[in-house]
Formats: sequence, structure tokens, C-alpha cells
Amino acid sequence: MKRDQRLVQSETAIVEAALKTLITNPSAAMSEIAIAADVGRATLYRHFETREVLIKALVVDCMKETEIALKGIEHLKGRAAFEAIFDLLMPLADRYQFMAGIWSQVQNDKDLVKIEAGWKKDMQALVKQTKKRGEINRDIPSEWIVAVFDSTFAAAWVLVSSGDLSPSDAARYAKQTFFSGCAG
Amino acid sequence: MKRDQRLVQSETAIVEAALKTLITNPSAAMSEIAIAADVGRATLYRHFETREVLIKALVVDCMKETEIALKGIEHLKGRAAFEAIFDLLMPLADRYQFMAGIWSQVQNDKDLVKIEAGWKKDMQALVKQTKKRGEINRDIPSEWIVAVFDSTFAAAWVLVSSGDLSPSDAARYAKQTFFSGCAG
DNA sequence: TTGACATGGGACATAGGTGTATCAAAACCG
DNA sequence: CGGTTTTGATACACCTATGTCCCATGTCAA
Repeated sequence: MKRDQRLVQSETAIVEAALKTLITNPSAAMSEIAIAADVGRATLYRHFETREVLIKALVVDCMKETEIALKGIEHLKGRAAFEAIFDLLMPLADRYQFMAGIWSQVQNDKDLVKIEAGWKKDMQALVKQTKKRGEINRDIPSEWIVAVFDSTFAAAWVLVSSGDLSPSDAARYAKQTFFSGCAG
Repeated sequence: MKRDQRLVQSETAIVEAALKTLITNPSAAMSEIAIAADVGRATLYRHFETREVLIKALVVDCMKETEIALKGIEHLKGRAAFEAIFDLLMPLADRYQFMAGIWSQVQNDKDLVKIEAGWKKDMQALVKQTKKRGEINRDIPSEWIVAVFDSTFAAAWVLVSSGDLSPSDAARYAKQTFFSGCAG
């Protein structure tokens, strides 16, 4: 017995519309999302009990995509790891635009905060490793490096989302800028 | 006849509290702001007719401070101009944290959008000028340069606001990172 | 001191968003 | 086809934030 086609159709429509809507307006109402998904408001609530549940589901989706994308780069070290991250994550620009905008509404969710904290920790470890390899200037504080990495990504995502740059071009510029900026 | 001391006292308390409150939570309610200012909600509305008016007033204040800070650097060109901007604007980190967070609530205000558009235009002109002087790599698109400039600032502001970096240290790192990143 | 004025607190109407319940119509699966 | 399930629309109660109004209280300036 197959799953009713209407269910999957509604759900994918909702997820896509919610993502797009919440990127442009992180505090968009459920009714706006329903309209964008071309779905009744009641149906929206049938699929996601509350607004909170919907948002968490979207964030979890994005995080899963990230971890899938990053699968198999554990063996890379230092600069090569950084470059792989730029390449692999740049196509997910819109997902990160969404996460960045919605984050303040999610800061009370222990699960998500914990995952984010883990990422930050991994990042700091990678920075230290790269410093040891001499690919990043040891005199620059790691906090600054991490902050610059994040903000370089953000800059690239904005230009990708707005269509000014392709993901691959953006990744190239981001890598160049980041390493030139942090090497010397 | 002097202006009633109570008026100025309330107003400064409101402005300061509103700024601080809206930095941490850009969608804070008027009641929260009133409590933070240690002022009755009614008094808050006596000074600022609506929430919209309050926010616009705060943004205008920040913009004025910016233009005052930048007064007298028109004669500087290229890299020197960029460095002056970093130095002069870094102490205003909290103001920019506020502006960045509140901006989506202000995008319908023609006045503010116009001012912001003017700044962007000036920025692009400065980038082109600096490229001509050979202080920025001509092969990097100006859009990317501007985006990196903005995001470098944002990174620095976050670290300054969180107390991890002093404004002067932040400005130093930001200048170093930005020019190393964009020169080669 | 005194008249004018700002304030705090509370009551109030309004608007908009959230989440629930119901029902007839439509689409699906077998 | 026929029973089941999903759907859209609507009505509903609830809550929260906004903005207005009023009045007793306390403070200011002349």
C-alpha cells in the first residue's frame, strides 16, 4: 500500500514554500506560508502541529543536508578541509540564508543549539590544526578567524542567493579572500 | 524658560534602553522597552507616537552619528579611506548591530532606504577608485569586494559587542584581513 | 508656594496571529 | 466503482501587542 499521493504533494509544497517565504520574512505568519504553498491553512496545521514544529523541522532538514554534504571530508586536513567546506556548502546558500534569519526564533531549542555548538567546536579545532600546519597566521586570534570564516560565507551566500554569483564562482572568491586574508 | 528636566530624562532613558533591548531582540515589544527604560508604557507612547516612529528615530540617530564620525575624511583616497572608515566606525559597533537586526522592519521607509542606497553607491565608487590605484585586485568583482567589506565589519562588530575584542584591535584585524584578502 | 505639566498605572478597544473543531467536497487506493 | 482519506473553507476561542484615554500623584519652574 502506497502512501497517499496528496500527503507527499502537500508536504513538499509546504516545505518549499515555507523555506522561500521565511527567507524573505523570518516572522511570516502561518497564513502567508499556507498561501505561498497554495494550501489551506488547516492543511498546514495537519502536517505541522505548530509553527514551532514547522520551523524546527525545516532547520533539522537543513542541518541534515549539511552533514550529508560534508560526509567524506573527515580525512582532509587544514586548508584542504576549508576549501572542501566552501565548495560543498556553497550550493546550499539559500538554506543558510534561512538558518541565519530564523536562528533567533530557535535559540531556546536545546537540540538545535547543541548541534550548532558542536559545529562551532569542530570549526575551532580545524582552525587550530590549520594554524599548526602553517597555513594560517598563528598571530591572529582563532575567534577572529572563525568570525571571518562565517562572515565570508555569509557574504558569498547573499551574492549567490541574489543571483549575482554562481555557487562555484562564489566558492572560488570566498576561498581566495579567506586564505589571503588569514595567511599573512 | 528651560525645558522640563523630566522630559529629557525620560527620553534619554528610553532611547538608551530601546537600543540595548532591540539589539538582543529586534522584535521586542513596546512594554519590554518601557520596562527596560524604567518608564511607564504610556510615557513611552507620549514620547514616540508609535513603535514605527521610535524605530525610525533610533535608526536616524545612528545614521547621523555615522555621518558625523565620517566627517572630514572626504580628502582621503583608496586604501587610506578604507582604513579610516574601519577606525572611525568600529567604536559604533553596537549601533550597527542594532541597524543590522532592525533593518528588515524598516525596508518600507523610503527615507532610510534612500540613505542606505546612497552609502552603497559611495562604497562602490570608493572600491573602483581603490582598484585604479592598484590597492585592490582588479580581477575581483566590485560586488564581491563590497560584500566582503560589509561582512568583515559585521564580524568585527560581533566580537566587539560581545566584548571579545576592543574596537581598536578589531579595527586592526579587520583592516589586515580585508586588504590581504582583496589585494592578491 | 502655586499653577502647570509630566508621569505611572490601569482600563479599554482593536487588530492580528495561533491553534482547534467541524463539514461537505474532492481525490485517492484497491 | 466504493469506501477511505485528505482537503479547503469557515467559525471559533484564545492570546498578545498596539495604541488611546483618563486620573490621581508627584515634580518642576517661575
